[in-house]
Amino acid sequence: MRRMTARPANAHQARLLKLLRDGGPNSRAQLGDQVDLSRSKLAVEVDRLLETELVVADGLAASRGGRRSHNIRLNPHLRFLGVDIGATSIDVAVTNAELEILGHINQPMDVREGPVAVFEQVLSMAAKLKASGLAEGFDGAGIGVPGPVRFPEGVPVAPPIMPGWDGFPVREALSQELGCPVMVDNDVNLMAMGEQHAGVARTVADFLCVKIGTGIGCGIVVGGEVYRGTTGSAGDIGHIQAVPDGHPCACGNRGCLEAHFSGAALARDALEAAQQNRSPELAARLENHGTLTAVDVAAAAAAGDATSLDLIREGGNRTGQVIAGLVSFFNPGLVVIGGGVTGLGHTLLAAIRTQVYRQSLPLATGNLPIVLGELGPTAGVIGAARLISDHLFSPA
Amino acid sequence: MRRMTARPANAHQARLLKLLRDGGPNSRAQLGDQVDLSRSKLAVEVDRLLETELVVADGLAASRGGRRSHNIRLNPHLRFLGVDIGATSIDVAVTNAELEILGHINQPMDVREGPVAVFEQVLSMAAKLKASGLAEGFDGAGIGVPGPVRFPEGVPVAPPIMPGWDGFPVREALSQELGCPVMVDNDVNLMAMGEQHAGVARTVADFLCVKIGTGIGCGIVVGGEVYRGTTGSAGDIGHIQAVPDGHPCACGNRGCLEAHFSGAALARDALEAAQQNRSPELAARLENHGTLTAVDVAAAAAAGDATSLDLIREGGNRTGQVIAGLVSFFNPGLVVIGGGVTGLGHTLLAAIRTQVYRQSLPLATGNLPIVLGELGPTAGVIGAARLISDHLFSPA
DNA sequence: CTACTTTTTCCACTCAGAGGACAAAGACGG
DNA sequence: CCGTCTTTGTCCTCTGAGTGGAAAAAGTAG
Repeated sequence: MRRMTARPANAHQARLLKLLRDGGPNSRAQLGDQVDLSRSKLAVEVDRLLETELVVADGLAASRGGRRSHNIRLNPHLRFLGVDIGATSIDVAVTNAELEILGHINQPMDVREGPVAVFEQVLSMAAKLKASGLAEGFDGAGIGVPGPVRFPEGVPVAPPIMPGWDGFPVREALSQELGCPVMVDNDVNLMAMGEQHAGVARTVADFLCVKIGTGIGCGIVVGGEVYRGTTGSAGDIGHIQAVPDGHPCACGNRGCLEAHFSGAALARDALEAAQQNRSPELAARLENHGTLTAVDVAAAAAAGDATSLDLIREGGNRTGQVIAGLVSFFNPGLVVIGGGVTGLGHTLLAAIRTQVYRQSLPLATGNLPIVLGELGPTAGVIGAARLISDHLFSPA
Repeated sequence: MRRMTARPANAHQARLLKLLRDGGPNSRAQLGDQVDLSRSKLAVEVDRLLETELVVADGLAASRGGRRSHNIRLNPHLRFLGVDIGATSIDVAVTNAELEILGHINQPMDVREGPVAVFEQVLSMAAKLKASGLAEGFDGAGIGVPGPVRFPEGVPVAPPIMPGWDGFPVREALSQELGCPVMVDNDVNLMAMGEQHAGVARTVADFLCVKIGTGIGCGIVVGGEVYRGTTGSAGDIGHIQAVPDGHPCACGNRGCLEAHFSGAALARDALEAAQQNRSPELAARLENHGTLTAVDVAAAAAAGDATSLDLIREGGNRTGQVIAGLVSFFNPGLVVIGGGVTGLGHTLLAAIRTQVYRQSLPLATGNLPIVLGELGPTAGVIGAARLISDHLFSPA
């Protein structure tokens, strides 16, 4: 099928496309209620969108008491590809133009194998989704990578955990391979956009989205827009000092948050506890699997293992301390906790909450929800689809 | 004289007013070069502005080789009042529409004497400026207060160091008294706006402005706009934990940055050092003045007093640690250090720089200047004038 | 004084958008 | 089944913002 290459010609059309994306099919009349344009103007713009085939007419709308209206919806053949490259796994999903996930696959892979190997994998996963009949091609793709990105160019810059990716033209290369527009961003920013689009942050303009996975990062949303900082490294909170003279960190300093609590740190501490026989539960799991990960700690904690619970609580406290500082500074309307270790669930959340509510001033915390993300592993790919759709649904 | 009550009628006029404010008198042709409007449209809008008397014709412009053009400038009779209410003193200044300070007076006063007493003082200072012939009246006033403000309403909310101000309708009250529009903001935000308008931050879109005075606060500028947070308390970094289990703080926690370094903390530590005879220099000053303030520490340090230098270095380290965290999180393009204790100058700056450059990641610090504010005590009042002018020079 | 520039004004023309009138299509009561 | 009412969609005219060219005004350079 011929891909849609059209873009909205003006801000009105862009507005309409975003309304249809976020609100699903709508009649002209319903659209008119939302955009403050005269009926004539609206009709003109809708007609032009119909001509570009970005939107299509779609049957009759429910009656509101008078003449029934015809629904307008985004072209149901539009397909976006959402790719979330994590430190240790890759998520790829296909969505329609309303950003609903039509198919989603996950594959373990170490990002340190380098961009070439990773892209091979991504392309084969995309091909698999295509083969299953979900898409005939892609109209756009969003990519998340676990490190800072120079956003306008879509190029990773000095990513600590992605050797070999520095300066690699991710956007350019994937755009070539996929034959469609591509946007690249930090995976944490995409998670924030996902939760904003379809998750807990739908109604909040200013919020933080803390992702605790192999590393720790934080998406910052200001006035509904992701804030990326001067060089694209905003939200890189993993290397804030959490413990004076604490554990050494890969970055060269000591006591970084990431060195004390993250998927990697948790695995390390669990291994130590198992070997020192402080936790029979963990020791048993080590015996079985030959290795320990954050998942084991979560399972052990769920089974009531005191050492594991302590590890989680301790980490939650550290993280909570750092978040408390950020809350004082940024005064967000919401804090979302997400990422791989959310399996640790409410033990973690409780520890974080305790620290934040204790350390930040009442004015900042008075009405501040701190919640777990509600999309889990789909937040990233939804955010990725959102990223490219925001781009494509803006005037050229 | 009749005050100007006109406001720009549309975005074009607002744009022109701001260009004239920031760039001084300009010919129509020069304005045309900057605004991307057709000559005819520009002429129409300028004529309308002339009708409202917001701008006036002002002689001939310098020749650019052809017909000489007439200059347009903001009405030279326009006057803004900038008020900066600090914890222990009040600054009041009069500016013209280009935000140049025409007169500036400072008066010690404790903000804890409450809004009524403080406003009496402010009004008498404003009257004095008027009496000296600098203004016949004010077209607008900006007010900075040392605590969080619900910005749209111009009302302090739960200000820790301003008992009695909570909920006091500052904007409303002063607007009544002065008979002109008033805007209220946190003093730190105004300092940031001042440095942005006329100081070191003129060309930077995203920066932090750390003010170390009686307390510690931080102005946050995102995309050229001050970010105030969900409840107006953004930038309240004085109560971030800097020292685990450190000094008790008035807020009820321990180890807050403000409890370890600020005008008040410095005075406390200096007094202790003097009494314990660790510093002859400080002891002598205590003898002379009967009390010690941050100014004494600065003087002693300048005279080579080792204890004072240590106090400054120690405080700078603490502050630098906190700033390092904020830099990692926010990735600003510039950090400005200002406030009362900038007398401590380069000793302080060096300590802060050391910590930030050591603790934050190279990507965030690589191109990050950390500098002292360049406006000193005028930053606040200039920012106040800027605040109200931004308001008045926007479409009604 | 002449040739050339630049600035400013004037004017005709275009185009986006508003809003009213009217036609189309269904709901609903009799 | 029919007339009335409501909602939706289309058409058409009118307005006002804005553009761009031409010419006048007012200089500079030689």
